[in-house]
Amino acid sequence: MIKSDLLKWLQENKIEGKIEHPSVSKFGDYAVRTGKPLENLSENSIVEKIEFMAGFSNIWLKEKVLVDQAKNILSSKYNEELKEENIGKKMMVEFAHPNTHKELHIGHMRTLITGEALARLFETTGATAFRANYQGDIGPHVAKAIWGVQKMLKQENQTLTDWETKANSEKAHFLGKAYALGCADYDADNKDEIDKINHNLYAKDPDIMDIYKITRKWSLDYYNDFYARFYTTYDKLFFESEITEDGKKIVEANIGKLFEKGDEGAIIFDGEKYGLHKRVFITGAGTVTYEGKEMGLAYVQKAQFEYDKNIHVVGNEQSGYFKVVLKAMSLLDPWFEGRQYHLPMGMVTFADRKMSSRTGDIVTVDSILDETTKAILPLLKNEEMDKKYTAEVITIGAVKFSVLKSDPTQNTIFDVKKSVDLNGNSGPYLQYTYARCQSVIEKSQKLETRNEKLEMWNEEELGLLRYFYQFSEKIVEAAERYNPAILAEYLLNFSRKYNEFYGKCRIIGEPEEERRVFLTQVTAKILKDGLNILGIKTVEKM
RNA sequence: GCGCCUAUAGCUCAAUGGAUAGAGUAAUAGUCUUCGGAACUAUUGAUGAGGGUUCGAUUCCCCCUAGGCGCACCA
Repeated sequence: MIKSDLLKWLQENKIEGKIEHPSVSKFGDYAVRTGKPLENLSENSIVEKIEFMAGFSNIWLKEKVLVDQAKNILSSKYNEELKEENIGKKMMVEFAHPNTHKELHIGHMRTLITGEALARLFETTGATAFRANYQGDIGPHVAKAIWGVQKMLKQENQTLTDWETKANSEKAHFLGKAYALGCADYDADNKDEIDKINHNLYAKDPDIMDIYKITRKWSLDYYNDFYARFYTTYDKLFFESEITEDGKKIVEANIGKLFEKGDEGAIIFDGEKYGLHKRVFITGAGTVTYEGKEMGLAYVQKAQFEYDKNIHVVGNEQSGYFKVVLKAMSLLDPWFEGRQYHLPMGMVTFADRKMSSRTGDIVTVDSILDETTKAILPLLKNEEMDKKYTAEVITIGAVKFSVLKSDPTQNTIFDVKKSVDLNGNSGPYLQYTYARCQSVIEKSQKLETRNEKLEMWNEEELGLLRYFYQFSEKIVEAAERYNPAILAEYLLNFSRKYNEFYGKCRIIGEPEEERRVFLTQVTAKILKDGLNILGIKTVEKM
């Protein structure tokens, strides 16, 4: 990358200080706060000139360098350079983790979209990414849902078989309603009966296993549709029910060492010794809590993939939980020390309502996607047969981008009406710019090539050239900071730059046609690759 | 009560201690027989309050206010 070359050169000349992009382009491509003018610099093949002003040494790159960088992008050579950043690293990304027997809501969608983008960022920079999903398929929430299902079937005089042929989303919605009913009944008067279902689930009571297995599969089928729509394929689905015993054994084996007996026979980890708080790992009744299960999960995951880093993409309300559990994990086995990272995802709240899966009052992912598609369809110019595919690509692009354009750790307010912008700071704006580039490229190919030299650029053309080489830098930065928004933001600014250029400079039929088509090709390449890293597809026409 | 997080334009979001705090959206005014108007141009508009550190603070520290989230047998 250009930045590393520059950095190396500055070091050779013993110049200290951070290198940055100036806030305004008239101050050059890079700037270093040197305090005084630079003197006696060695020869350099990439720097055109250096000017000192207001404490900054402003650095301009040679045009040839800018053009070479653009060519690197077009030929995908930049990709090889990027791979050297994290070469050989193994990154586990654990994300989405919806519990079975519940409907998906916007929070799941946010972590799914973010986790997938992170995995792609790691892969682009040379790491191996392992996509993991940890799903709660056992416990009180399942018992409540099963209670609800039984009650609703009885009321409607139906059996599970009657539901078998229905669509996955309908079954999921049915489970969502059943769960809400179970919650209401639990709070009302049926606590003991629902607790008994929970107990029987752990005991694998044959009477309940049928309905459990069938409804569990409904959930998983529904989730698979959802993952596929968002272009995510997991390397491994981990299930709570499968690691419960492991967790229990590990915790019990370490009583007196790491864990201790607390009140009422519970096995706890005393985080207070480390400035944290106490948490229960096995309850007084002998059931393993989420904390205890996490110990089992840790080893199962390690056995699957010996990661350098495991990024837990999980809501920020779990920050306290993770601090304690990750501490316990590193004390249990030093191997885990420094390898576990909780990325605290911001909460999604609503402008106009409270959302709760307990009451069944949720905005489902399906409804958001449907609404978006409805807004997009009338705008499409495609042939009828391509419309469905195009509408889907743009729907997913719009929803994904609206999530990815802001810092994942920040809370956001979600307004269903305004959520999906189709212009301005939006996925469709980027997809539109790409389609526009394709249209220009297609038109120009009908003309003869003029072999025009790539020099003597005008202001608008240079403005674009100065954006191209930053693409790689932004990818690296986004991967390092676990923040896809850095890349998303760049793509937006860059797209605006291209559209500005497009508005001011005609391309087809002008003397500068060849080089302007070249700029258009590079732009298209950056948009396609950049969006792909974010997990968003492009279409040639829309 | 203790702890963590947040507060930037009417709204949704940016800004590794540095140059004139940037975008989108909304509003207003334009571009318009178009190389794709899902676009472009222009105008209006902001750092919650008060201290401190610093040559320099949206950024770091203290305090206050407002909001969100956690804090032992749920996941």
